[in-house]
Amino acid sequence: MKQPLLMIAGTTASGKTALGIALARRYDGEIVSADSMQVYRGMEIATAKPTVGERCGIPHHMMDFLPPTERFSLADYLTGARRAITGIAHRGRLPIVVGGTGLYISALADHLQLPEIAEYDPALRDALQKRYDAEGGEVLLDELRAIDPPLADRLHPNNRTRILRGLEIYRLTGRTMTDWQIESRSAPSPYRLCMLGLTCRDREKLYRRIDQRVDAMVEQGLFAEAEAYLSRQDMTTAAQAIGYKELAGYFRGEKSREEAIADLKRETRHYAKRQLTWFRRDKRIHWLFLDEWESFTALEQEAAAIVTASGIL
RNA sequence: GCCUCUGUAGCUCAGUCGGUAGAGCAGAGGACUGAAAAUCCUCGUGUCGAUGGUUCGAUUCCGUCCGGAGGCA
Repeated sequence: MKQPLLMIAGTTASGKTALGIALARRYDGEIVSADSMQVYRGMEIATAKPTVGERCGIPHHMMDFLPPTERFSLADYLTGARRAITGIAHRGRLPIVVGGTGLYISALADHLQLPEIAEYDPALRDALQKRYDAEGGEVLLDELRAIDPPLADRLHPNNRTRILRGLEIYRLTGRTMTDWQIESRSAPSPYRLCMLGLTCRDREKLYRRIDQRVDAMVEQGLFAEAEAYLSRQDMTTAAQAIGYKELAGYFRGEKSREEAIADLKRETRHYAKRQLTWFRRDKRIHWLFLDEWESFTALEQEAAAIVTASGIL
């Protein structure tokens, strides 16, 4: 018997969080965040984490549990999110996955199986990075081509991250990325899925919402939060968060406050665009355009209608 | 008022010793399996300020006008 699973994907600043909470109240659900940065404790403003008040008593999982000094990866996410989903189902409630990290959403929806032995090895990665920088992408890509031609054919020599991961996974496991990718899709999905997607039909409107949200973050004290995090040298995955690195130049005296805010807005818009590219190719997603509804209530009712029609409940 | 510089893609600017032009940014599209808020790829026609002149041909040279910046008075 498959488990019902509702997923809400979409671009940043599109109201995923609010819709998730509304649907959780309607269907007696709990939220499972799918966001690579909301997992970190203390990063509140930049990640637009809902406050305790905004959560309306709905339990939120995969959020706010990890110190920013810890690395976090897709594998960690899948382990934690699946455990949370199972727990929610045992309680007889509806798990609602809400988030903008496309890779996490897809991996859950497709029920990917990852090899347990392919853990991150700092020494190996460091060595590969040094070689890439010294010998160049073409050399390393040729090396990858010798062991995993289908992967190499899809990669550009400039794509250091992916080339190195391809080499790394072979060294760690003795099998190629292509092999693992085939195997990752071997398990049948345990879910009855309904996927919703949230964005604006009009790109300009989405960008305006992003600008407004960044302004609101600044009012809430984003600069102070950023300054506290930028001063520490011990962050790994968390250091990638949009909202801190864009302001670094301001604290170093290299740009004005206004320039830093403008940079942050621009980076957030770029991020939204990448999210759209990711989610648009998933044809399972039922899109909701928030600029086509006169009120949040109307949008939420339409979302509920889609959930009902999907028959997962 | 005079002198100098300047006006080229949404923005910042290259450039054409005369044969209708190209970078960065912005923007658009795409890829994506253990860093994914990361990483990477593709896409550049615009009255070359306006108008006369020279020329086979002017965005390029010359004149005038209009806009902008600076200097001298």
